[in-house]
Amino acid sequence: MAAQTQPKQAEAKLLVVEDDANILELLSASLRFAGFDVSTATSGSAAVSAAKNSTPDLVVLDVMLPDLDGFEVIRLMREGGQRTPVVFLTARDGTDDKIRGLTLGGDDYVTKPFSLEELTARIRAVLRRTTQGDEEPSRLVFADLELDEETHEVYRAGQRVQLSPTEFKLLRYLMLNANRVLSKAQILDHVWKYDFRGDDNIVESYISYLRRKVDNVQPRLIHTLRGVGYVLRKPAV
Amino acid sequence: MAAQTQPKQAEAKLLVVEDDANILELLSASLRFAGFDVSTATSGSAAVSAAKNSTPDLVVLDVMLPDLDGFEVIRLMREGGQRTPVVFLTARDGTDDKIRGLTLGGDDYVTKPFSLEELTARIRAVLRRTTQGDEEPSRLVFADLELDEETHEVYRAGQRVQLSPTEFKLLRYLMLNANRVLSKAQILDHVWKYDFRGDDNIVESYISYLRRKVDNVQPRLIHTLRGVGYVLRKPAV
DNA sequence: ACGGCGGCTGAAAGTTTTCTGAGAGGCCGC
DNA sequence: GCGGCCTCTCAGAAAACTTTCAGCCGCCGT
Repeated sequence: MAAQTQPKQAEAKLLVVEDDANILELLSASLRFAGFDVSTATSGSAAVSAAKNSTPDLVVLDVMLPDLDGFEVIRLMREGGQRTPVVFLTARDGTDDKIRGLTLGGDDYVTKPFSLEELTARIRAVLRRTTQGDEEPSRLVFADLELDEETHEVYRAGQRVQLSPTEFKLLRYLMLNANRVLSKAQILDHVWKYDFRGDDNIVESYISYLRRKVDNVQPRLIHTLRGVGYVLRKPAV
Repeated sequence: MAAQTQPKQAEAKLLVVEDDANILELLSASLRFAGFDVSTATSGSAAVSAAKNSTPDLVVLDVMLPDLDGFEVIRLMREGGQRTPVVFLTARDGTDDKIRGLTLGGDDYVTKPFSLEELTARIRAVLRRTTQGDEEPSRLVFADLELDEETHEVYRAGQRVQLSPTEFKLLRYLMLNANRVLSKAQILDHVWKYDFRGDDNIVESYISYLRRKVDNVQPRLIHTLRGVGYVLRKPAV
């Protein structure tokens, strides 16, 4: 789906390490769909040997694993001389001592429960930072709409627009999927945390907020397809 | 990340000597990420031969090592004719006689536990002093904000401002990463000592102090990105 | 033209995040 | 040992954001 919009990073090899089968399935399916080359492991030791064999470009790693914990996994991987960047998945309570220092080597972390947009945004950001050479742009552009993933700045027709976190995530998702029709269910699945149990109306609300903030000038870019979903596109000729 | 902001020193070769695996990992990851070319050793003898082979521009050296102590290492290195500058890592009790006089030869030391900003600032300072030719500026400037790393003087709009040590470190970190969004976790990881176990609120407190002291005039430079972090930047156009 | 469904949006309630004043405790210099 | 600065914590207030709800509107099919 997002494959076309992530030209270089799309083919990046990810190793996803997570012992919860549901979450692993969720992650590998959607990351594959996003164009990544995904392999998986469900334990720390499996992860270490998988990393040795497949030399992933980035590891998505649950810190809580049945055997080794995530920090051990990284230690072992790096002892072998690998410098693979990591996005850690951690429990909500940031009081875990070891979480300190996670952002140091260009790595990052995402707390559970997360939204898929959040996770893929972090993955993109870390790959951007750690991939030398070909500079991935952090700026999404569609028509006269611009969104900078690093600085969180959004412009419409050159004007700076302030967005709340959810508005920002929703707009990024629409832009990454420009010209593709997205159902409310899809949007909910990607932009909201995976444990969200509210209904579709919240998507309508946020589309409404976004329209007010970034789609209040001609030409209109956010379109409703009644009974189907929403799409970001330039008006028909 | 900080790579772009350390143009010349960035490529400097460092040899990091430290026997504690956790701290070594912490150091090598973040110094590499800061753009240094890092090699490591975990014992004094290994350090001596590593220094012979790789001729680093600077050595980061734990004084307390399993075999030789740091001073021995340096003595052996220098017997071989090398005049590599050193930043020592020492235990808290600065009463150790040998530490006296360390700063005489252009070297310096940092006591454990340290913050990464503290260490990288010392490394920058020593490199600045010992690298002839291309003068690294010790003065950071952003808009009408100026910070001198050597004299610890800070000016906003030409006015001298007094900052406490932590305020100074925080501001320097923000300035070194101007226009880059920094999460509270990142700030904590870089500005606070690695054994700090408090929570994010302390970052908010210090941002508040800084705002009062250096950001109480227009235009505001320290901005909050709700749910994301802080950024030092000039207001939107 | 009518009724019904889907969508839009204002408003209110609920929640989270950030800001900041106050104060405890530690360290340092005198 | 005292006073002053500094760091860190706590808690309340303020602000921002999220979610829900309900009424309205307009499209669509009959």
